[in-house]
Amino acid sequence: MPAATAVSANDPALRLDNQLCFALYSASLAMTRFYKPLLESLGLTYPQYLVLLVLWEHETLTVSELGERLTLDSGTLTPLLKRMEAAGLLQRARSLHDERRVHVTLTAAGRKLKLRAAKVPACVIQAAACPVPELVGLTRQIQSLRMRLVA
Amino acid sequence: MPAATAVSANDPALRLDNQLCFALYSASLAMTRFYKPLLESLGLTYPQYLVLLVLWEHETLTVSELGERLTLDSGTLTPLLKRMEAAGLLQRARSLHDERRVHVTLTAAGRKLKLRAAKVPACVIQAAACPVPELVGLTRQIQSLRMRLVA
DNA sequence: AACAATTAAATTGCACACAATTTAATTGTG
DNA sequence: CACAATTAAATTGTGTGCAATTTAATTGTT
Repeated sequence: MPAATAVSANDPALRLDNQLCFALYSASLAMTRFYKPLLESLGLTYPQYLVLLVLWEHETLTVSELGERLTLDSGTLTPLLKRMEAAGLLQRARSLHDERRVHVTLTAAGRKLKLRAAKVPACVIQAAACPVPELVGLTRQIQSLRMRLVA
Repeated sequence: MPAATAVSANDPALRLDNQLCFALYSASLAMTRFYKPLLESLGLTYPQYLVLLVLWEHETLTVSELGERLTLDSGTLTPLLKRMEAAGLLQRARSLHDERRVHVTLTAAGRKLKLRAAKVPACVIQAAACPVPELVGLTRQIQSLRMRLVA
């Protein structure tokens, strides 16, 4: 008989399919893969699309504010934003009041992309093959989990 | 009055907080961040931990089988497995029957890590601050969503 | 006003993810 | 058996994520 601290040969607590973390990880990768062809036609990567979702709501934000919204830091955002600036989707400019800050602002081209992106969410809903209220409920549950994890 | 195809200034369908994709993305990042300090003490990155979860169940698998299980390809796995081999956690060896295949096998050290990793899942459950049956339910829902996305 | 402490981005270096290609081995077909 | 087609890993190149550090600007304290 094994000691109380021993790990059984097939401890259910360590089985991949029982891991909430892996469910999230693999579903997030699957979601990114699902978006890829849709976003490719817009010339966007998935994180770039997320940046635009934020800017379509706010128009102008600092790098920090954007990072807070997306839970990403400047190490990730700076190069990403530079690529988006090079693509003509946004502009980066030092704040006049506080030159430590960099304001990120949508260009007309970046704003315009919203029209084409508007068709994307329906594709996801269709693929999810599930009533919208259920998707909303799942979204809220996952958001709630995330908040408890970072608390 | 805007045309039927116009996107309203604040189209709820494009709001970041309504995106299931972003809920998954940010929750998965949060989960990875939560695991990081726990896995650091085991000398593992998060994807390396996932590889071990699979190998603790199977002991030996080919790179493809591992990739199928984790939904990762050889482009991701090959360098990752090389690092784990260098760390002494596993061995990579060409199959004798089919030299295209590479068998990945747990070493004694890799097997032994399971004992220390056994404490990890309880930390997640505690952080999730939620009855286990609910966590199981959420895990199943997310798994089910992933399967519909890749169908 | 001087200057240490703090803050915001950027930079550097490492580890994924993944598309596209390459290399090498096996299989299927005539 | 020959040889095209297929398969399995590895490789190459790009784009994230993130820790740690650096640079530059601002704030707080005296």
